[in-house]
Amino acid sequence: MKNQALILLDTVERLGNLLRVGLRQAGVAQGLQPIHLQALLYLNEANRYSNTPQALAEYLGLTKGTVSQSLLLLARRRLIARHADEKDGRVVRLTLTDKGKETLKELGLTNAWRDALQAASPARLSSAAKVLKEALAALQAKNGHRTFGVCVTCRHNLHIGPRSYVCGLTKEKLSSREVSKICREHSPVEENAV
Amino acid sequence: MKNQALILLDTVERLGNLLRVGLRQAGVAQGLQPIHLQALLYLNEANRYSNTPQALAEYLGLTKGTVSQSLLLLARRRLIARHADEKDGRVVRLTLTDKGKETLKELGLTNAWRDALQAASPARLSSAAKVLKEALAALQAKNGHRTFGVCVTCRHNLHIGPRSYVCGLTKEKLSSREVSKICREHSPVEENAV
DNA sequence: CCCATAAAGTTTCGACACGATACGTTTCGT
DNA sequence: ACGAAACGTATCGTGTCGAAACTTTATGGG
Repeated sequence: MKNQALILLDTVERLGNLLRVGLRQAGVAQGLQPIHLQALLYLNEANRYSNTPQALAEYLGLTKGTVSQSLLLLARRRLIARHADEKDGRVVRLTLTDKGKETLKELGLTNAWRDALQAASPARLSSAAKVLKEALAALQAKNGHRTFGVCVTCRHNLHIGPRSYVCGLTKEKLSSREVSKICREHSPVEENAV
Repeated sequence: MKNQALILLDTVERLGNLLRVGLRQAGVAQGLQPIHLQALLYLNEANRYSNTPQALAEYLGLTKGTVSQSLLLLARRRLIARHADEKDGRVVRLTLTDKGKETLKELGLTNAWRDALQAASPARLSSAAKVLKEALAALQAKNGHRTFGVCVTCRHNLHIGPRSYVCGLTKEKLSSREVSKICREHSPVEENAV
């Protein structure tokens, strides 16, 4: 009997491949590579601390030079906009243009997946997601990668009142919309129970 | 509250990315790209109906021309061997050389994953794998992709005696070792229960 | 204040993936 | 025997990717 962990690994790898192929096919109409779509998806979810080339490079696991090239292409196509940061002249802020947001919406990347899991109960999905999140966190910790979670699950996030949040790291107020976005400085809260 | 299916999708995508980055880092020492390692892994598990460039292309979701280039590189490095098929002069049979098998073994690609899931119970792993397999099958069916399963789970496989198998498609006998390998012609048995 | 150091981004280079297309060979159906 | 189909290869253009050199801006001592 084969190890259960290896069976799961195999399935995740094949799903990852299939999703990647799906991204490729989805992007071919616009002349976009999988990495371009992943960048757009990230920037669509990144909060104001995390919308920089460097953060994107860390998220994707690529070097900053490589990412710089892809961003060049996206800017040429007017899918993203680059602005210099006001406080720090070294950093560049990346935002999706309206065209970029529209492109993402048109692609409808999640439809196939939603259909594929239509039959499964929420409880089973939630259970599966939990197992995979553990694996993800363990792999990220082992490789020294950032976790890139949302503020809601971050130990820096302080809930100081009804719909009022403050990031303990930057001491800045966060809107209730912003705390559900992805942050580069995310550090998961400790889980005591297993 | 966000849809459970979308949370799972996000986790699978990020895991897929991480595994891909891991493949890249593992292969950099030998000057191999992720796709090369995936090809080696596939050929290591493919049965005698499925060790061809065309089957590999379908498995990876790439065109045959692209795969042909990667195989050229692998053959140059003496990691695979190519033989003309005896019966059909059009097809090329691909096998791992000893050097190819050794390379795979040295990389130890599954160790990190095994460690990451060390804490999870087999029952939870099995449950998660089941959900993902359903998603995989649904996506493959929708896109007209082959399933590339092992003969044991194939409706063509006939168990005609103790450790004695026959493939109903080719009418050939299969060894008990062979029925646990990946086949291009795999077609899953019908599941009545949902 | 000055200078070393670090950090964020860009640029350039070489190797290679990838799709599209054209092409050659072999097999199969009629 | 002949055309269609299948398998594989070769070529071309675009773009990814890491490595390394470089620019600009910030930071931290003396």
